[in-house]
Amino acid sequence: MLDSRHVPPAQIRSFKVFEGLTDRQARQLARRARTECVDAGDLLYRQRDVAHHAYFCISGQFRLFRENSAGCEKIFRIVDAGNCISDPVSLSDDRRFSLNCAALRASEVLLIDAAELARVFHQNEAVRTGMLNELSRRVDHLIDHIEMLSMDKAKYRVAAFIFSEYLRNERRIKFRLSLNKKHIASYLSLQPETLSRCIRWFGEQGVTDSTAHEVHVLDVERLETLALNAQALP
Amino acid sequence: MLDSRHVPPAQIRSFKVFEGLTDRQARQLARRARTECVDAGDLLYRQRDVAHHAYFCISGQFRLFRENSAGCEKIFRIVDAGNCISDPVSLSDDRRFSLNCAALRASEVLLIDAAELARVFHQNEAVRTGMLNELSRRVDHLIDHIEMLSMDKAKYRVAAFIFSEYLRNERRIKFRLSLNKKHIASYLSLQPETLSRCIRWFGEQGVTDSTAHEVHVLDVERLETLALNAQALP
DNA sequence: ATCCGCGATTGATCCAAATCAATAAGTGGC
DNA sequence: GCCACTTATTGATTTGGATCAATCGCGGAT
Repeated sequence: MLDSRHVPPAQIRSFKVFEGLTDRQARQLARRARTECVDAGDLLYRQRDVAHHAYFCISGQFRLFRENSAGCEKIFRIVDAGNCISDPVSLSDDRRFSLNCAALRASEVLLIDAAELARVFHQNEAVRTGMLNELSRRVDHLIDHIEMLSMDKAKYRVAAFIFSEYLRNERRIKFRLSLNKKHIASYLSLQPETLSRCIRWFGEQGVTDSTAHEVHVLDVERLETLALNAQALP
Repeated sequence: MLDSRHVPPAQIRSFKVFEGLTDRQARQLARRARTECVDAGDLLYRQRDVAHHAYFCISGQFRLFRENSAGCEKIFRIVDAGNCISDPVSLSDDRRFSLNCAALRASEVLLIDAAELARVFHQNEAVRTGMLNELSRRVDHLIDHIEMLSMDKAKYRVAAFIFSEYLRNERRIKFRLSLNKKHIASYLSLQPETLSRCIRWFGEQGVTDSTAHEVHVLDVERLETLALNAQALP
């Protein structure tokens, strides 16, 4: 954590949940907020730490994860610039983080004081609606993740991931993966070897053509069919 | 859906989120609320239905689930008496359910009008705190579920489930399972055969002694070790 | 440039859970 | 009470992914 700066209210407003803040409220939050720069790999907070702040991603990318008893990690969520990082949109002052958070690359974060946030939550209707919606979206996303893990076939999971990346890139058929393969594997709860083999299989099948970090989708329809798990294996 | 009755405000207050309601607010909610009785197996609502109401379980038990493209279901959550059922603690009027909901046995539900609930959410600090906490708990639970699914070994999952049932029963070493095995298997994303074999294995190992629906925990410590996945297989 | 170390790929093998199949034990309806 | 149907158990077999092992390739450090 180097380089902690003072925060202009406008920066706080740049996050969707805070759009509806009054000038006064934005200034109030800003007074006890700060930004921090972190290097790739830095740990932002740990599971079970008391959540004194809510964290927002100004730039860069983070992974939220847990480690199992064997010491290997499972990624639950990836957060990109412009989004809220911290899991408990914390109100009560003893809430703790459910996940570990680490930077995937050099990043900048905004820290909002938890008690201030709670105050604003009660003061501002737009903010509390926004926070509840954010949490609801979080729930939906987790449900989708569980559904993904419950469909056994690795190829389906990988197809679903590549398809979602394809959508994130406005349906351009050529794009870079937002993560390295090791982390994709963790997110999909697969071993890197299995991921590698699936991607090769897509190549052999003419579904995609992948180089190191570039993916070229050759057969969008087939990819989507596989992603939707419509019994479409060979 | 038979037998729709009028709701006394006290019944609404019996749910934790609504404890803090003023008399006036409770009456206001009650005016547009109703209760309904459903039979075992009845579908309460479907995934993607618009959520006009929030549902609360007065008595009985529900399962929240999705069906995959092959038509077989995955249970995400079980709801017992006294708890909120519906997934989106819905504020915006076009929110939809993320999961299907069906009664596991004859049950009674309380329906709260979504628009009224949104109004109360903004009016009453205790209610909105309660709703946010409920949602946070929901998120934590889903994260735990994902962690459970990510630990590969079936025996660990089953041990974790039995151990959690043991805790639910105030650490009594003899208790009835709250679900039949088919549903437990679905909840754990396992095949019933696999669940059956795991339970038999626990028996052979002297960890538990199980009859049809009764479980008798013989070695609490070993069960807990397995549940925590501490590399404790044979 | 060279070395080091990690990420990625590929191959060979193993193993746990899914699947297929059959039977047994409940459960509810008439 | 008996039949039909669902749930549960057990066995045999298959299979997909994990694991083990080796190599390659690339980026960063020196």
